[in-house]
Amino acid sequence: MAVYPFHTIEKKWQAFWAEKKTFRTPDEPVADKPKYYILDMFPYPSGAGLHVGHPEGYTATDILARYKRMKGFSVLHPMGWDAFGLPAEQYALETGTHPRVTTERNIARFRQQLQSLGFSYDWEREVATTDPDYYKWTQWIFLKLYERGLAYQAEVAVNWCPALGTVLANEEVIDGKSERGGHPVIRRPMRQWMLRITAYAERLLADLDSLDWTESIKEMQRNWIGKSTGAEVQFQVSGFKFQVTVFTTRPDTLFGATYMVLSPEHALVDQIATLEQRAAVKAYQEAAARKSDLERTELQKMKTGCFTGAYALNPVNGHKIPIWIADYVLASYGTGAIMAVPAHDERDYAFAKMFNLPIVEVISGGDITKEAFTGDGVNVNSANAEISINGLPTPEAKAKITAWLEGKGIGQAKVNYKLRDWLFSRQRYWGEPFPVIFVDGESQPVSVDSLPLTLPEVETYTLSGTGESPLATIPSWIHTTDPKTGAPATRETNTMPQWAGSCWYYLRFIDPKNQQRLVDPAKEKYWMPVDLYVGGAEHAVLHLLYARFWHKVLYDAGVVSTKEPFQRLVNQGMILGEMEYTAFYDEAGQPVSAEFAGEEHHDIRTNAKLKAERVEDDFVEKKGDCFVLKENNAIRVNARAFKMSKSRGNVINPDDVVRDYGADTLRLYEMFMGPLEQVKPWSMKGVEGVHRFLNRVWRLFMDDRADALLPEIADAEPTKDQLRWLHKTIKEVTGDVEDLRFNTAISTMMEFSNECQRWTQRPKPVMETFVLLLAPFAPHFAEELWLRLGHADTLAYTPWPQFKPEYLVQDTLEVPVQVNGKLRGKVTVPNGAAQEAVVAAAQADSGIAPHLAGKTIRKQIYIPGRMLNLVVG
RNA sequence: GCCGGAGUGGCGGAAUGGCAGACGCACUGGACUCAAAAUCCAGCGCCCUUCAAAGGCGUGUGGGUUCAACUCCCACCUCCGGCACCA
Repeated sequence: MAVYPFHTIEKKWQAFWAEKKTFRTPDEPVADKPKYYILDMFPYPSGAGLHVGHPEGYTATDILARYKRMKGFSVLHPMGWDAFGLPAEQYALETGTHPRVTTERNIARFRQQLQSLGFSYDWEREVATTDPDYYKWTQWIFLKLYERGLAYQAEVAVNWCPALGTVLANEEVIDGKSERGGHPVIRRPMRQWMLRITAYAERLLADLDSLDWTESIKEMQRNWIGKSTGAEVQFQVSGFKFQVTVFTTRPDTLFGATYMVLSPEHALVDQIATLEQRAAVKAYQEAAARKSDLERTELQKMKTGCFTGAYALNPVNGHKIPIWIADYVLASYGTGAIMAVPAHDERDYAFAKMFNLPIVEVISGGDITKEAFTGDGVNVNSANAEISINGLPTPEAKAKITAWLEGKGIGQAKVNYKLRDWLFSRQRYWGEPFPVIFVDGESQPVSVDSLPLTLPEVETYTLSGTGESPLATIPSWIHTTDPKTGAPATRETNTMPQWAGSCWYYLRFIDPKNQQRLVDPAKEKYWMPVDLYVGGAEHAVLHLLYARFWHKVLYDAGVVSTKEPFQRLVNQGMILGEMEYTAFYDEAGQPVSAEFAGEEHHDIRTNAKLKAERVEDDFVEKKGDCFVLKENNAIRVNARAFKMSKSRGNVINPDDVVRDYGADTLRLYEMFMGPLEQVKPWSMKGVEGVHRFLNRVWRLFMDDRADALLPEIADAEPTKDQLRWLHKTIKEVTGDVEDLRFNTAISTMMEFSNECQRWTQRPKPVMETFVLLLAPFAPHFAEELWLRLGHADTLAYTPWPQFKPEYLVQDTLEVPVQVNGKLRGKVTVPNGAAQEAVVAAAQADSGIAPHLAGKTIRKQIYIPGRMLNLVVG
């Protein structure tokens, strides 16, 4: 089936590029050239090798990188490895193989696979986060954080996963289970390193506005940071000298606060609990501590709590209100305590109903006998001897009461963020060691000169079992001395999380071999920021937020010159497996229509177990909105494409595609599937389609029997029509590439080739220009044709074709004619014809005239050259 | 529940408010062939009628704005992604 020899061609050009260092970006910036830094999210080199999802983003960036080079830009397009991480360590545990060995093997495989796809990376800039020359600077950045008071230790309740033997970040816990492996996670206090990302919350939020990212990603980050504006209010505890401070976004509802709730972990609980209540309080606290996050979520609907026996005084009306503890109040947000306004907060409402607490309306506009009214409204029941906010709309009531509280010294305006400090240590071996030692239990940084602090060799990767890292089992690692005093010291046994290395790799690519500095300032100034960053949406929040945080710290430390690292961000959509049709059968083997099949494959009517079976598309047809079995079209089947997974057996291996169709076909197909950012199903038939396209293009040039250029490729003068086609193609492909609309760029080139096929003379200049347009998409293929057309050198730096509008001008135009908004025909008129002439032509047209017969033209709308609409009546 | 995105042929998808369905796949017919594959040519939203021409209906649903709506506005439905007791 193969016509053009893609195997030979692809190998040959990959070798050529490597040998000639075609894509080497000079170490020193080229001052007079505009720069373009185009970056892929570097992969974790897993043992499974490359997956068809990887080349999607990589092809997109490669096309743009090649295009920009032809446009005269100095392009930085590097690749590296996010190589620390759990799987290699897990594998070490099982087999005793050093994670470094596994990692190196996996990297070699990934590199070879990426190279087989013809990506134009500058491989001399390759970095791996596991390389001591690299993590030296990760540790250096940690010391910067430490110096600035942004790294600290805390005894925190962490997500402890017994199965993985490690602590996980909140973000790595999904529904109370570990994101990796789905093991249960419980809460347990432990000494941990924390990074004070919260100190940067406001800047991380505000600077989003300056970024050219999709609104949805920015919104996700905004939600994650979760800024809310309100007030802190102090409540005097009745019979004690101290107050409890709460945070509220609705200080205007203060008159409606009928009780208070502290989180079970709140520091004052033990002091205020009365004797009678003490045992109950203690029991509740213990129960809450035992609850995993999963249990907390499951019980979300059911509010629980316990009265402390203590009372507080509502500062605006002096009412004595009970103080409760309940786990619906989180210790880690705000002050860990709330004033409860059941009339105007759904959670407080549910709690008040549950425990029979008073509900007092202070905002009119709802019906509090039925449900909480949480919207804005007008205050009622909200006055004391000194102040009244009655009759005020919500925003004004908030301002007035906050000012009053401030004046009395019992409250002030306050901003809070959902964002928490970043839990930055893992109890693992395969990560960056912390460059700190402990002398008399006090942490102190190691000197910068002593970096990198390298990982020691270990006998066993078995976890310590105490929750500490395997490093804790190596006495030679733990015991050291303070270089300043010679006093005995111990080392940190935790390591950094995988996020650390990926927080700053884009900087190292700029100056990957620099031994003196993280990055040379002049080079940094030239290349930063990253102009385009492409990767999966799964990193929408965490990686991007962490990297932005480190970048801002480095900005404050004078290491980088930009406030933000990634100017433009695009997320490629996931590639799903092929579309699958699934039919359901009961125990007796009788087909059951898909609408009766519930989740877990049970009949939702009888709860009987069903068997799901895949059906070939030939046995399925469409009926209305659904697909049904052809043999019995009362039986619906499910039609869906699923995420690729080993267990489902629908994984496509890029190596196989490269073997059967070539890298250029794979690249072209991945781009042709649909818009880059969209989720889309794989189709092997689609791969064949683009492969056919390449074969057709090959035959536009080559006589494949003679292995020579066709005689049709001539040094002839192009016709007007040929130039029009060419320049239309240049215009559209250029615009599409600029906007990353690769799918439509490819269809435009397909249209050109379809047209071209009809030409008996294919003027060489026209055909050469077309090869250049195709080059970023199918680089090996284009290089080979370029060579066959008589060019000695690579086309990688040949100027991108220029579109000339004058070639698009046509002598005659076909203008669609509508009558009352309905298309009735088309008329052909000279280009630039006056409206009257077009109308006259329409009236004369045999197809259109009947629709005008006997009617008066009341209105004419003519969009020159595009449309004529005649309104008649 | 809240936030974001998307609903267009059998399928993937295309259309600065101006010819809906480009391009590709699948399918149908034809050419080439002893035959098949490959390739080339033609057709291909639905409905009615038909030798044909012509016509009607069509972009999730219902309204609206406009000479003209896949595109703009309002309401709703479905699917996907994220967040989820954050006071």
